[in-house]
Amino acid sequence: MADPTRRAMLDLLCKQEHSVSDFVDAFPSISQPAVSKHLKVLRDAGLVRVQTRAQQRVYSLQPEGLAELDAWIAKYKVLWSENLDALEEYLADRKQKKPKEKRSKKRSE
Amino acid sequence: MADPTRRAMLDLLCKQEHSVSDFVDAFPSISQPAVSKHLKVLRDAGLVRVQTRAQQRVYSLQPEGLAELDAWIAKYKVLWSENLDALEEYLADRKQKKPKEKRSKKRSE
DNA sequence: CAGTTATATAACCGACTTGTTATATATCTG
DNA sequence: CAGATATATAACAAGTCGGTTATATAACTG
Repeated sequence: MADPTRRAMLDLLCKQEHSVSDFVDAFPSISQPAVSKHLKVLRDAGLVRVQTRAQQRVYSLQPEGLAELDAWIAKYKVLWSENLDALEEYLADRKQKKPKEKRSKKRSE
Repeated sequence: MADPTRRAMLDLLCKQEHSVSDFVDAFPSISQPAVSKHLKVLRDAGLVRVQTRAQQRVYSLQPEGLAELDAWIAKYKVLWSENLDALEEYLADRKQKKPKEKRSKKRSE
């Protein structure tokens, strides 16, 4: 899910649903099968769903999967923020500049 | 930088500096060269620095690189949060349940 | 200096990822 | 049903990643 193409696809789907050919047009740098593969990944991840409309497959977002993703990202970013906070504090401290200063922009001040 | 071993290494460095052998001991599941490789990645990323102490190489955190990482993560998480917010709103809207409700925990409410 | 200790690097490997081209499948249409 | 259109899948190639073993390098020590 760190793939930029896939992120862009979800981006597009935020606004409205899209058929595969929409995506093929939107990403001229990659082939149709590549697009289909990305969509398959998103499908398998439960992030999108498909409706059959004539020969077209129309993709739209799938709320449940997105909630999960949301949670995952939240967890992830908390993990990182914790580390980085602790870390910068430690460093600020260590540098003996202003002990106990709680990382206030680390700029000018 | 999503690698769990590397995250754990930074974790350890949050508390105090460590020599390579410290890490080798801390990660018994991987070999010494593997540890050195991870450290090289962190070095190249500017996240840690090394001091030579006798035969040992002592690693500690590098504030500048971490600030960058911090910024990167911040950007990343904003990007995602935006997307997911817009997305869930759109979906909530689309489902015709309660138009314009601004995702209040999507629970009980 | 010879040997030991601590770490880094080289060469290689298997797994996974993202792309490709070629082909199969599904749906509509005359 | 035959053909066209839209999409999916198969088979393959190249790149990256994280690991390995073997070896080189650096610094201390007798």
